[in-house]
Amino acid sequence: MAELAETMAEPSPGLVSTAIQAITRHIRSEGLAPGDPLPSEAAMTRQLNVSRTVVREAFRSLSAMRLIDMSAGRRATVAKLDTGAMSMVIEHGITTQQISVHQVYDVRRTIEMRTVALAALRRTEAEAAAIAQSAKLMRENFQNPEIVMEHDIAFHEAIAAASHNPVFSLIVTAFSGVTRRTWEIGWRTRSSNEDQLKMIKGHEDIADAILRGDPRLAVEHMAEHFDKSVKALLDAGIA
Amino acid sequence: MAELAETMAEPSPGLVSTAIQAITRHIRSEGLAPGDPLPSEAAMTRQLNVSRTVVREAFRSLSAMRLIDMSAGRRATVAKLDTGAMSMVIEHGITTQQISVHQVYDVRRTIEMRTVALAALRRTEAEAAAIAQSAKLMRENFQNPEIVMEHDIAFHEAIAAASHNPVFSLIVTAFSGVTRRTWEIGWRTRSSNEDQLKMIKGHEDIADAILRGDPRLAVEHMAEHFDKSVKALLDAGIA
DNA sequence: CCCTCAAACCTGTATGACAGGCTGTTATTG
DNA sequence: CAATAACAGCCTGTCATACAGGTTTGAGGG
Repeated sequence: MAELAETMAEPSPGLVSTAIQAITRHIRSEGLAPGDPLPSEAAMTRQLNVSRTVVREAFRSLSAMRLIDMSAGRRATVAKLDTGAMSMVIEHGITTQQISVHQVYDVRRTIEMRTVALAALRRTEAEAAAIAQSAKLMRENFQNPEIVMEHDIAFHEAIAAASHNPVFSLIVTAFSGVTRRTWEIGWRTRSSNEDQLKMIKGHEDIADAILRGDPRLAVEHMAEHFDKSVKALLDAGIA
Repeated sequence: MAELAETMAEPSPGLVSTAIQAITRHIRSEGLAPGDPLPSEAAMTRQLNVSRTVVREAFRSLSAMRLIDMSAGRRATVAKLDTGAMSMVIEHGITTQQISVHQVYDVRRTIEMRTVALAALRRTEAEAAAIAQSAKLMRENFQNPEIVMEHDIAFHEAIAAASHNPVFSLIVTAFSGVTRRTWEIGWRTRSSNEDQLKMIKGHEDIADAILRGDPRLAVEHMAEHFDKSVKALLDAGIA
């Protein structure tokens, strides 16, 4: 068996890629669920007939993508869905200037127009309350930009969660890092307190529409919110 | 300096995470672009004052996320934007049943309603031709499901590319793996050749609307296409 | 039956070694 | 002098070994 895998290996990819595939295949073929343990490194080493170095690099790679969880002394376990890898990819695209903040905002707008509608239709009472709470905390701390930002991010992530589609949550959360980098600019561009409070009012309107279960109104407010945000960024010279 | 980094390290995260951060920080602080070389493992080893084992696992992790490219003999280089990591995350979510195919399709629909509109507005002549070509190849090979599928995937990716927003391309491409897994089911569900050809006609209509630069019509056809595809999957019992 | 604790297992990191790929430089040859 | 071939040096890929420290488990004692 070991030899079979060895002879079947493609020319270039290297042993580590093979090991990664073996592990993911194991997860699938065994039907593992989040929290379930994977084979130990030693077991994998024997099974694949490669050194522990190779196996470790494979495990570590999957851990970096947050497909598995590793911690000292314990065996690796299958991980819950996590946005870690996606965030890294987006961040990488931004820092290497392969994608622009503006492009990210266009995607966010597209997605959040949908999440907000779904949230209005599917939200539980608790979710509606959490969304409204984030908006409320934005207002209460409006003189402290950093805190407002964190509640803003929580607000959008809460809406995505209320859409009851984890894929939306995944993507929205992956963009939060970009928001953290650009938020201050957008905030300062709203020069007056009045503008800033108006922006917070926009969030409250969205929360309200979701609470009332009115998707059309929610989408309308969300669109307005994004249009203003993008305009603020453009005014500040962010491409 | 080395000691400074050592004393500043957080308690648990481990040296590898620190090394990963150091590398990404290096990319950012040096303003590296895709193709630019990174420091050698030996250099990183000295700079961070850790073993080569740790540095290698860090490099390998970034390589797994496709943030850098590695190959024997050469130093690692900054990678072009790639969908590898995202695909893995989505696949992982599906195989561990944390997300459903239906949920992925809802996200795809949301995104592609936008990409198709942008494509109609922004496509170059070459892009419009490529999109139409994929549709044409679907028809020409309609008796061979696998080939039709590949052209179907290429069709949707071409539209995303024509949106001129790489983030959309990234996401759409990340979903292609899911499509490969479910496509056959949707195809077989369209029991008659007539249904299958109708579905291909839908693609041609989309391509046509894009060629004519009519976003409204393009969106309309895309919506119809997705609604039918989702219905086919539902009929087949895919949650 | 419960508590304690040590042995067994597991991961995290370090070190040294060697094979093989890549590159630039040098020496050879026409 | 120019083209080319050989080489040396650097780099990554893989392996073997060792040890520190965390986790689990079960045996033994109370």
